[in-house]
Amino acid sequence: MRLMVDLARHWGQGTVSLHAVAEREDLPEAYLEQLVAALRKAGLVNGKRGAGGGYILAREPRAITAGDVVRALEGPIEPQICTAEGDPVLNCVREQDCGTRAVWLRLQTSIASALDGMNLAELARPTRREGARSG
Amino acid sequence: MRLMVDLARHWGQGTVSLHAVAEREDLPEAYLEQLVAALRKAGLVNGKRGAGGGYILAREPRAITAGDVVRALEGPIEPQICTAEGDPVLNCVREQDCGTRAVWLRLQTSIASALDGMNLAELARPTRREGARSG
DNA sequence: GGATTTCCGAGCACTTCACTCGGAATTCTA
DNA sequence: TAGAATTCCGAGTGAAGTGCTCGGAAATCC
Repeated sequence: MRLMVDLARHWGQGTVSLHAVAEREDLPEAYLEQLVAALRKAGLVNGKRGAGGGYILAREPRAITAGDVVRALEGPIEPQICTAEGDPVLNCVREQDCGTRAVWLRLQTSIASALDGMNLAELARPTRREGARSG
Repeated sequence: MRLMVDLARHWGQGTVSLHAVAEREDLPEAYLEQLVAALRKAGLVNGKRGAGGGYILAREPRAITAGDVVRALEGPIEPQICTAEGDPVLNCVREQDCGTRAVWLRLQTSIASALDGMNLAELARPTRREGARSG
């Protein structure tokens, strides 16, 4: 997440090397390398090799949501196996008598809409410590 | 969760043994034993020993939320360390420049209100497969 | 006294998470 | 064309969490 926000902050300035991000965000470069691979496979960033190379967001910041990032790194949002995102087929056998499932379904919706409602452009703006708006 | 909903369904019928719950919900009894210990320590259920004993909800079903259960079993709701629930002191050092924190704060609020908005009385009602209401 | 049931602590296989390491391929620059 | 910078790739590791088992002690009822 910090990586993506950092890239968003440098949107329009060409590619950014992981080395630079690692320094600014105080994160291990080798680890970022691994994370960015997943982001690249998900089509959220493009990499350019060689000296002066680096990474750049594949779309403009406001067209990438926190949900995109989370899904790229951690897979579909499903608090329980019986609520596979967008795949009602995998759903649990006990449906009929299991009030519990309603919990995970509502939770899933809630998480997804919270994450999908924040884009990188918003997050990249220099924070004036307000943090969360209610929701 | 299934355990608590099961107890809610038997509210008003005295104590319920884990053996019975395990059979109905098809869950290992020895495992439930361990979970219920945490629920008891959190004051959500009371246990009664001996033959004919069992567990009973400590409060009426509608006064126990899914959030209560989750917190009892998994601790405070905090998607990241920098957003310790109800303890702003533990918050991350980078606050000022880290747009990322807003993500976890909003997510936390969203999760908490989704879970706190469902009580056991609602969940215990026999489901007519509607599952989640939007939210 | 014996059956039932809660209570308690320890342990275990599996997975995930954050992270490291070594090295190959590509690209720019001197 | 050499060498530095950088992405790309696969494998491995330590700590923690999750779902679960096991053995046994204490309480309570008949």
